[in-house]
Amino acid sequence: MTDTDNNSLPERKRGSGVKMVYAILRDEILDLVLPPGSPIDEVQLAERFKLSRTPIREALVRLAGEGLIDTLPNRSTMVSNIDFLNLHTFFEALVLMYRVTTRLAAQNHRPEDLSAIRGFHEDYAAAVQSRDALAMIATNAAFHAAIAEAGRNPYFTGLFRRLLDEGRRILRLYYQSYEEQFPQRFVDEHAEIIAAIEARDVEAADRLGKAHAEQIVEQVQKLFTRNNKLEIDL
Amino acid sequence: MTDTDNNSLPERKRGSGVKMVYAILRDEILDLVLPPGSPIDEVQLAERFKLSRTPIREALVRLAGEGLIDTLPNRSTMVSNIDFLNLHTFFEALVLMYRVTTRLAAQNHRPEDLSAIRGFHEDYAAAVQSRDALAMIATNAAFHAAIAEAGRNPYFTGLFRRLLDEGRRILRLYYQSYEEQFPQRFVDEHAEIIAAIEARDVEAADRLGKAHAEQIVEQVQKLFTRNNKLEIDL
DNA sequence: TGTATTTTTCTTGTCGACAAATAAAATACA
DNA sequence: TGTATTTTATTTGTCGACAAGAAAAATACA
Repeated sequence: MTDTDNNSLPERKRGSGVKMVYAILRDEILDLVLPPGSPIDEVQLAERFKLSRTPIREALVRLAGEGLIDTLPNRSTMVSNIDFLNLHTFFEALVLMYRVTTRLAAQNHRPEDLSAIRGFHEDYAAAVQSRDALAMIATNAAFHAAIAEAGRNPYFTGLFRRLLDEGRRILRLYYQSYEEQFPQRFVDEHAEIIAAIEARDVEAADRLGKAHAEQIVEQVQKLFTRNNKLEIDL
Repeated sequence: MTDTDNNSLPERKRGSGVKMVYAILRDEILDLVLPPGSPIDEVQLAERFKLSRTPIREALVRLAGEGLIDTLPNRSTMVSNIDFLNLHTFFEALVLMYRVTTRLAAQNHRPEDLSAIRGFHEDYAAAVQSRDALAMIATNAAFHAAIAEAGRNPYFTGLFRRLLDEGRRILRLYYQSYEEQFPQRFVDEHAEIIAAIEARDVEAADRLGKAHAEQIVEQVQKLFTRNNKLEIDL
């Protein structure tokens, strides 16, 4: 965990350091390369990225702002835990944002939005075909983020992106233990959603978005209860 | 603007500097002491707070994370502008969050929440009585934030707080040019909302929250169009 | 006089070092 | 041997300084 990618170019532009550290750390957290509770050591990161502690620190402040890491004053910093006890609040917010963003996309999308959405739709279908669970997680999130962007409400897309990030962590946690997969059904639902958006059928988009979200939540909850049962059985 | 409060104690605890700078700057931005577009100079702030640039910088990174300031790479930093062209997206999100948080409060509140809510309700009524517009803005936001907390969904409360902050800026902008006031009607509506929450009447809470939000949005919009007309007339 | 190029100025981004705060280790004492 | 106290070690928070980038000013040139 100490020396994974030291082969990065020693030539870096001024100001790119923070962004790079932020992006890499963010991905490692969301992909559970850094699992919840992992200690974050500034000095270690400074050595790894060959930077001083200052830009590392700035990246950490940003991550803390998004709730991805927790900082104990004067003491350690660690990757924030997933609050399993309050998962229902996460699902609650997720379902509503699925609904709202799909509805707004039907209302406000422009032609160019649809091609972006269709692109991610195809990526997702390909991931399902090849049974690549991690690709499914990523492309599904990208698909819905694109729909949210087409809805053109930055307040909603902001919250939704955060929820999708957190979902990426939760799903990854699950899929690393069990080789489950999203069913073909989700691909079909995505196609229906696209059709509703294109037809500017606001009510249908709302309904489909809600149903789709509830499907996903239900599946995740099913997987989790099974997961917990197995853990208890050990 | 250079030497407003230099009379702060020279004794500061380690780590309190960032929080202090963050809190003060945040308030100054939301109260329009620092209007949109104001340049933010790190060196100047460092002198003002008698700190080095490092903690100032950390506070600024946080503020940027919340969208309160905009940073041009390698160049200036300034208080973020209010996007008047897309105010409707703001109102859209605000109304939905009013609804959702009020609904959830009716569902999930605990006895101790109600006393907090009632406290802010009385503060608001007092502000209306004394025709103190700025106090109305602040206490109204606090009232609804308390309701959101009672709803116990951190994702919603997070977004809602940001919206209330932005609303504080918008209203302040308005109320500094015209001595308008929130009508007594809002006090009554607040009382109705409290009653619905206490009775755990979820549907009524939802309906009242929505209606209340729309009232506020309508009033603000009315004020703005009048404002704009006057400006055009000049 | 107007435009292109160089120089200067000013602000930011990064660095290495030091001091405070806390935890861990070591010592004293019963 | 077990607890309280001191000492050491480790990590964070802050500092002052320096260099890179970009705008503004100054200069050269037509």
